[in-house]
Amino acid sequence: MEPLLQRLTDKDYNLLLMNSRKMDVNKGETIYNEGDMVDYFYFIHTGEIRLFKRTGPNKELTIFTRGEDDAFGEIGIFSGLKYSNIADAIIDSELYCMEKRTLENILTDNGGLGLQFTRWVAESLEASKAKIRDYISFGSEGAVASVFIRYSNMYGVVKPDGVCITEPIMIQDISKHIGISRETVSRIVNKWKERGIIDSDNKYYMLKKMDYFKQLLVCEQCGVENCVL
Amino acid sequence: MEPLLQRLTDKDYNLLLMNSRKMDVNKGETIYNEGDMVDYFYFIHTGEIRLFKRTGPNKELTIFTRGEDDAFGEIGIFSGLKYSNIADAIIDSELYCMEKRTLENILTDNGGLGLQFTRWVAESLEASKAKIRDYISFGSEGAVASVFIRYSNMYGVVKPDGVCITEPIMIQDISKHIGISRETVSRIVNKWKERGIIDSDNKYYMLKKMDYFKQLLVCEQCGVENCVL
DNA sequence: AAGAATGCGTGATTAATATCACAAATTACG
DNA sequence: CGTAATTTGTGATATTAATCACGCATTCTT
Repeated sequence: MEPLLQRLTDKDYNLLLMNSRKMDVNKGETIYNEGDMVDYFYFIHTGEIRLFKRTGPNKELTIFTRGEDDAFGEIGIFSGLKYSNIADAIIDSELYCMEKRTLENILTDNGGLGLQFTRWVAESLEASKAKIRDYISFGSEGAVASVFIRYSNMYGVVKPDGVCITEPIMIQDISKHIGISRETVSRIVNKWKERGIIDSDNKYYMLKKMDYFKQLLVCEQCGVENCVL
Repeated sequence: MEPLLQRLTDKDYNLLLMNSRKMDVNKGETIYNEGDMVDYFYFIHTGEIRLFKRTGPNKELTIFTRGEDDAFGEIGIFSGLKYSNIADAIIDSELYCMEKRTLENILTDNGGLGLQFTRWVAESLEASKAKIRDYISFGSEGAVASVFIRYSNMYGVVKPDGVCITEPIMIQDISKHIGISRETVSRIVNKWKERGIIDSDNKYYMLKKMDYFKQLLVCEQCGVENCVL
């Protein structure tokens, strides 16, 4: 999925940034909380933001992470009065924030730009619906496989012996995406390593048998084009 | 969640319908299949459409159902080249379909209308993300509870002794939303009946202890405003 | 470079769900 | 209406996954 800002013409890009306020956040800082009133939409100039929900003490569910040239806050700005996720900076980030009213005015005056926003949100919706399918329908092995496939679609580089994921992945991260215990994820991943389905240099994984994953998740029947986290 | 067409001014409403083609479909008919090329966006004048995915032989996952004055096809029109769900008419329905190109032109020329589309999609996205939370984080009892809460938000009428759901619900339908076996859903629902948490006159359910559900799903901490199926 | 903090692996045990196999209940329809 | 088709309930059993309890490995910090 293409980051929002990369979809825009220079003119639209500048229009948005000119009407926003620069804002620096440090690693670990919270930009907004679940239940907060919606004031702003955020563009990410540099950095990485994690959107998640708390589902219990010490239990979180990752909704998505967004990076450079992307944006967040659409679940909120466009869908109600309160944010329904928590937004935390994973690394030091430089954001531009735009007031809700301002964004609405800009989009009302500029249908072409608005259409890009709609597409961007609709692609997230497609990905979200496909995640439900994967996480729910094929047991925990399927859920973990789904996360790997999605990582590979986002950060994968095809090499002679498989697809290499260029971002580090922690077992815990995976479990926060799919709501499965860390231990179970660990066991599944290690079983795959033994069987030569994946390989890893510490946190960097290589998927050696994509077919195994695709069969597990019945991918041939699936028409999803935005298969990302 | 308000149906798309009810959000529009008369002018916009007419603009859309004037540029669409009327189309009747019978109960059980398929409007499009997963993997089909995207040609049209559909408005529902009357009827009810179910969007779903096949996840195996005799195994389906319901994505959502949409009814009168609503629309479908946004996952497709706005998100790629192919539909990634199957659309079936649950009852005889009268639709209006609009070519992809036409819709894009209308939205480009009419930012205010486009903003309504973005909101409509973003609300679905919020609901979808919240579903993942509910279905994944609180076991199968939580998943079933989530479906009941969502039904009650869509079709619930508050009565002195609880919330009455005005649409018939089959155990099987529930299991197709959450990917849990029919038998398990049946056992959970019957346990609740014994304990007086819900009551049913056949397929018509009354939720007598909403608090039980809300506690199960940690609803107080949840800022979701579009908690629907 | 040492100690603290965080993340991971793994066995044993318990708990939750799926599956299978029917019987009973309900609904559809000719 | 009465029969067929669909939907549901339920016990028994098999699987799957969570939990608990640690020790080991890795990474941060100073």
